Amino acid sequence: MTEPAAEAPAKARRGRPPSTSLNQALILDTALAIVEEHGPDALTLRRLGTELGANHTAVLRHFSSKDEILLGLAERLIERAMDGFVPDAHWRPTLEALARRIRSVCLAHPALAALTATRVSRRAAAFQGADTVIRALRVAGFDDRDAARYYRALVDAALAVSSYEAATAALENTSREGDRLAWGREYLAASPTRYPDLAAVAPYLAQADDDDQFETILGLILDAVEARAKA
Amino acid sequence: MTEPAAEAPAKARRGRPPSTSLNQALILDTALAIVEEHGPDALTLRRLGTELGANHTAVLRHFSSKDEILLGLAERLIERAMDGFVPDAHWRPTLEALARRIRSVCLAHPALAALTATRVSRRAAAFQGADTVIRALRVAGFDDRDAARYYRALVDAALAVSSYEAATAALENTSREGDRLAWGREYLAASPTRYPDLAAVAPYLAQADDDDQFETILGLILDAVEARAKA
DNA sequence: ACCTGAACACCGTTCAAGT
DNA sequence: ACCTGAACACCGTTCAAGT
Repeated sequence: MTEPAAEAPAKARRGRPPSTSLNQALILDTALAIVEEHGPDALTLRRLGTELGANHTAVLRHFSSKDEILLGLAERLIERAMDGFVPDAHWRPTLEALARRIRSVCLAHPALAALTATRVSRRAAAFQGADTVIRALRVAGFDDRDAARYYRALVDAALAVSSYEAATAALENTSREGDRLAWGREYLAASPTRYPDLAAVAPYLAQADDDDQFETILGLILDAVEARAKA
Repeated sequence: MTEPAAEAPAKARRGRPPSTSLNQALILDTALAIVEEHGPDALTLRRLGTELGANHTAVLRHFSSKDEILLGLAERLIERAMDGFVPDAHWRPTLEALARRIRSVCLAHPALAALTATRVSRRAAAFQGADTVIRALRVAGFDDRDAARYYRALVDAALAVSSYEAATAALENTSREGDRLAWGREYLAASPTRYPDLAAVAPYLAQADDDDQFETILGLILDAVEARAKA
């Protein structure tokens, strides 16, 4: 049953797969599939092992901890957001498109976004996006100091609002109390004598939709940036 | 040793504490202390039991699940943010003060904010804040529809950015990799040929501070709201 | 009415042992 | 070099039993 051991590490062992079974890319693919299909709480090392057909501790040979896997997933989130992006000729549409891309990725993978959004800014893949935003702001007429300042404000706001929305969406899918419509109903039931202004506009609160809301925030911020650029 | 049992539930049993040992307020106090001292991961039912001098399952007689405890903590977060708040005579300072209060509470209790921010909007305690914001917007001249729209945008943005900031802060305290300064360093090390605009403003990125950044975002949003109010 | 204690079905991580 | 299997020190929740 014993086979002759190769003395030197054979350079091209016929039929030998490049990596025997597990590797980082495969693990991240599988982790992503689990999170998207069964929610963030389903991402456990044991489940990852089962899904990969391996022992649940084998994964720790390729990532030093579960947290490292999360950072790997965060990197994928940025890559997807930036994938194939081409800046517009004008600065404002460029910034709008980037903000919408961040949000799209977060909404497409809410559980992943909720899990990793705060880790995104540290990753190298974010450099490309940072460079694009900063160029747009310099083109708009801001000096280096202000370009840095507004870059941080814009990315932070886009990421914060997107991941907040994603976290809420992920909550609803994960937990059983999926009644986000109650939001509108509760506000409609608020006492008109104690909260007169709230009661007056309550019907409009219920019908506001998330897309409109994101566009409202984005529009407000970019309006102000544009006004300051002109001054 | 046996004492005579009261036949009827005595209305004023001398020396009898109102609730024998555990109650919701005491449990939330203890939970809050644990989160603030040892981080969000330390909040377990077992630890809660130990700290209360009770069995770890006793808590479930007062809250139906751990999630209900989290909702209770979220309610406290709002109460603290609104505590003693008096609206200003003018609408813009009122909105600024409220946004800064939300952020202050999140920064004062980052672990709690990271844990509960997405649950806040559902709670009844938020009604007072909602009413105040909406009144300010109506005073500014918006009709009911726009008041509702901008209320949602403002509160969402303030809560999202504050909890994002808090989540980052909580991460740093909890995990050992507390090198948020690496942020500036990594950007300084970015390739100037591949990322020329990023490299040009990198020195300013490193020195931007969180307070300035929040004020920048707040200022941008309120500038735009004010401009639209005048139109 | 409230609490205990045991049990259940899980976690992430470590480490000696295999091949 | 990579994977396994057992072990360790934890989780939240349920439920019969106590008082």
